[in-house]
Amino acid sequence: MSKCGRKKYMRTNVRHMTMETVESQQDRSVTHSVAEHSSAHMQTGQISVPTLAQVATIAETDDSAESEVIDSHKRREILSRRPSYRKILNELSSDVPGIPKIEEEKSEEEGTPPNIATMAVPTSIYQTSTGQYTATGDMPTYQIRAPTTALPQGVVMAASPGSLHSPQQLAEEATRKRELRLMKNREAAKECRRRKKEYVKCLESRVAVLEVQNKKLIEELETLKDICSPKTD
DNA sequence: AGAACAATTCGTCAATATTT
DNA sequence: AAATATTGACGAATTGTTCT
Repeated sequence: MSKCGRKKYMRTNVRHMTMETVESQQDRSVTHSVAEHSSAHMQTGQISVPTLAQVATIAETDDSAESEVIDSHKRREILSRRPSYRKILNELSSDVPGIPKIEEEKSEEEGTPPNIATMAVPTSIYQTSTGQYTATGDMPTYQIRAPTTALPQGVVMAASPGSLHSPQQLAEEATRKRELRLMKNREAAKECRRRKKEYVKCLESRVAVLEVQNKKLIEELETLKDICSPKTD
C-alpha cells in the first residue's frame, strides 16, 4: 500500500472536528463533507455517533463575531475527547448486567493463547422476568490478545542510545524507533477498530432489548387501560 | 466483460487521555 | 513530565454492486 504523498494536516484543538471544517475548503479538491465522509464509512444498520457531525456543524456556523463570545468551557465540553470505547462499554456493563466488560489486555502467560481473539457476536441479550439483562452463551466472552508484545521478525532491539555514536547509527536507531512506533500504532488501530465494532454491536443489542421492553410495556399499559375502563358497546 | 461508483479496510498522523 | 495508549481523520487500496 503506497503511502507516499500523504497530506499532512495541522490539527487544532479538535477531537471531533477535522480540518475539513476548520480550514477553508477552497483549496481542497475533496468535495465531501465530514458528515458525508463519516456516513460513507458507516455500515448499514450501524448506529452513528452524532457528535462529530454536530460539532462540525457548530464549528462551521460559529465563525461569526458572536462566536468569539461563546463560553470557551462550552466549546471545550463539546470538543473534548469522549471516553474510550473500553471505558464506555465497561460503564455500560456495570449499569447493565449481562453486558460484558472489555478486559484489560493481559499478558500471554495468564493462560490466553497468543494472537487469538475469541469473540462471539452479542446478538442475544435477553431480559429475565425481573427485568434484568442476561447474556446467553453467545455473548462476547472475548479475550484480547496482547499484540504489542510480539515484535515482528526483523525488528531487532538496538543497543542503548548511549552506545550510539556515528550519525549512521543514530539514523538507524531513529528508523528502528519509527518502525517500532508504526508497528505498535498499527496494532493499536486494529484493536481500536475491533473495540469500536464491539461497542456498536453492544449498543445495537441494547436498542433491540429496549425496543422489546418498550413494546411489552405499551401492551401492558393497553391491557391495564382495558381493565380499568372496559368498553361499553 | 468492464466501467463507474459505493462501501469497506487498512496504515498512518496527530491530538488528547491515561499511565508510569 | 515523559511515555504510552487511544482514537478521529485522512488517503489509498481493495472489494462489492450496479449499470451499460
